[in-house]
Parts: sequence; structure tokens; C-alpha cells
Amino acid sequence: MPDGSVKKPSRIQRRNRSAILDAALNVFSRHGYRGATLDQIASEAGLSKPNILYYFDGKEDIHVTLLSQLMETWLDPLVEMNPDGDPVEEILDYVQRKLAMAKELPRESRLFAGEILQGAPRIEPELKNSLKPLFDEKCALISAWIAQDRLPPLDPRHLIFSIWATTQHYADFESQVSLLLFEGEDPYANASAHLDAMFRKLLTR
Amino acid sequence: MPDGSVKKPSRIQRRNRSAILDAALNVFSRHGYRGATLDQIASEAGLSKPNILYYFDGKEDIHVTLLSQLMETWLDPLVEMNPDGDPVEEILDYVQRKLAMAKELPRESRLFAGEILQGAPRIEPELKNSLKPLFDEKCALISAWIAQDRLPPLDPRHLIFSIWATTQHYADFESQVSLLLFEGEDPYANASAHLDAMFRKLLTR
DNA sequence: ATTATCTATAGATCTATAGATAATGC
DNA sequence: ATTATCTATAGATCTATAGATAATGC
Repeated sequence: MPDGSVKKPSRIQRRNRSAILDAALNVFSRHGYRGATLDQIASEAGLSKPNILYYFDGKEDIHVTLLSQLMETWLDPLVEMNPDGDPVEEILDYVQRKLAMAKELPRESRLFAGEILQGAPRIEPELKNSLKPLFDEKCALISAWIAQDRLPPLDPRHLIFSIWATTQHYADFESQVSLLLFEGEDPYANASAHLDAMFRKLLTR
Repeated sequence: MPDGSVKKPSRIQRRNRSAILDAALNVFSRHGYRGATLDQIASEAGLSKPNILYYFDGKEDIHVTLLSQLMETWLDPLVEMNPDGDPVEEILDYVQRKLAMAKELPRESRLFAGEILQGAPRIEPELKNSLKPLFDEKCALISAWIAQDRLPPLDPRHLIFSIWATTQHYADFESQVSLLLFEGEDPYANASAHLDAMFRKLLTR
């Protein structure tokens, strides 16, 4: 086959690959990289173990593919922060989008958390290439807003850390959160109000 | 040996058990429960693998022992929150103690984070017995302060979650934080100022 | 013809134990 | 006598591959 040309994946290809990735997301996010086994992934995906390895080069390939695919989704809420909008509302909207993402995609949040927790051995390049430039860009934007006196002075980097930490907490520490709150209560509804109030106070004079 | 009486551990007993626990803390916090091996723990502790199993019943025993021993240390900063102090200063001091703990004991923070992330399969009883009563007690205290109009109205549970999340973030996500900040910079100094300002605004009118 | 799937198993890795020996404390 | 340690290895678990067969697409 000539150089750069790549065969278009068949319908079966796409269905099976995405079944495997979805199963792997369940298993990796629950048990961590090392705790997950190909057996569990195969069983959840409804395929045989060797068949899993027909579609992926191995366990690590599945894990890295998952993380890379998710990176874009993960950065999306921050990408959407609009330089032309109102600073306070832009940041508060970002908080809500990030919280909604924790609520809607808790498995993804825990997958990333586990990877970062262990020193990001497999995702570090992606962090450097995708996350860092975006982080720097948005920090510069917030700094500009502060310079224009449209926000009170604060460290944009630690502001972003605080937003990440408080929103992802509800997904990453879900087992602890649900143990400490009333049963049946939706943590996200109250979290939403709490975080909006907290960051609003921080961002206004 | 008569019923409740327990042999006092020898000097060697204590030295080796604590060497094993310290080695295990390194290994478990870096690689997670499943990613850690007795070989690594033995090697870091300077003991043979069977000797490790002479002192502990097995891998899980080491892990549970670690978590249980750390639980007390972990709750300490919250225990110290004083009902007779000034509400704002008590809570802000708590933030600083918790941040200092993340800085001084990052391995412990990551060990707990990993356990909670995976659904707290081995530490759930401890959470129910130790963490939950303390959490409820301090939530009631903060609620009382609010009722006395010494704090603005807010949800004490989500306040505590925000404190945990923002402080532990610097230990648990250290690999990401250090990648995003300038090299050589001490994240904790700036985090300290940032978190103090943020929670101070939240807690004052 | 090519793609997809299965059975069987090799080879590596890990936890844990058996059984013998050395060190320590009365 | 009791406590501590070691060598050797059993037994389980896991990733990955070999090699054969079935299904699919021109």
C-alpha cells in the first residue's frame, strides 16, 4: 500500500473498537491501569481476549488510545472560554461546564485522575502538547482581564487549579462524597449553587 | 496465652514493621494497590519477600494497616477546629493546616486519593466509623456559627469538600501542577495565599 | 483475498507457603 | 525456646501469540 494512505475502517472495525474502548473505560476507571485485566475488558466488551488484541496492540495501547481520545473532550470547556465575553460570567460559566462534565463523565474524570495520580506516565506528552498551551493561553487571558481592571487581582493559575479541584472532586471522590451526604441526594445540584457563589465572590469586589 | 493479653512487640518487630509500612507507602502511593508488588516493597524495605510476609498476613494486610494508621493523622487538622474560636479564623486556619499536610505528606494524600478513587473498597469501614462522625460534627458546628450570624449562609458540607479538594489537589495532581507552573517554583507558597484569599472572601460578607 | 474470530498455550509475573537454618532472649 | 530470616517453589493470574477456522467483501 502506498505511503500515507490508510484503509478506511469497516463498520465492524469501528463498532468493535468503540465497544472495546467503552469497556476499557469502565474497567480502567474502576480498577486503575494495573488493576484492569484484558479478561475483564474482553468480557465487558462481549469479545474474546485474543480478539481484543486483534484490534489493539496491547493493554497499554488501549489505555493510551482512551486517554488521547478523551483529552480533547476534557479540554473543551476551557477552550470555550470566550475572550470577548464578560470576564466574571465567562469564568463562572466555565465552572458550571466543568461541573457538568464531572457529573456526565465521571468515568473519564476518574480515568484521568488515576493517570495523573500515578505521575502521568502514559499521558505526559499529551499534557505538554495539548493541556499546557491551552492553560497558558487562558492564564494570559485572565491576566489581561485583571490588567484591564475587569477582575480583582488574583493568580490565574491557582484560580484554574481551584476550579479543576472543586469540580472534579465530585466525580473523583464520589464514593466519599456519597457516603457523607444524605442518601438519595443529588450532590451536583447543591455543588452547582455552592461553587457559583464561591467563585462569584472571589471574582467580584 | 490468656485471652486479651498481647505480647509487647520487640525492637526488631517495630523497626521492621515500620520499615515495611514506609516502603509500602512509597510503593502503594506511586503505583496504586494493584500496581504495587511485594517484591518492590521488600526491596525498598531492605528485607526478603518471605520476611515481609512474616510480619504481615499479606499484601492487603499491609495496605489496610497503612490506611488505618494514616486515618488518624489525616483527620487531625479537622479535629483541631475549635468551637470556641473565631469562625472565620478557625476555618481559614483549617485550610492552612490541610494545605501544609498536603505539602508535608503527599504520599499519604495520594494513597488515600487512590483508595477513594477506586470506590474505597478497603477503607470504607474506617470512613464510616471515623470520618463521617467527625464530618457531621464539624458541619453542625459551622451550621451553628451560621445560625448565630457569625458566618454568611452557606452549605457547610460543600464548603468542606471545597477545602479538601483545593488543598489535596496540590499533592494528588502534583505531576500536572508541576508541569503547568514554572520550574523550580514552590506551588505551595502561592497556593497558600490564593486559598486564604479565596476562602476569606467566601466567609466574610 | 481479506478480515474477523476462536482454542490452546507459552512465558512472565505475583502472592504466598513449605521447610530449613540462623539469631536472640531467658 | 522463641523469634527472625532465607532458599526454593507451588499455584494462580495475566499478557500475548501461534495457528487454525469462519465470515465477509470484491
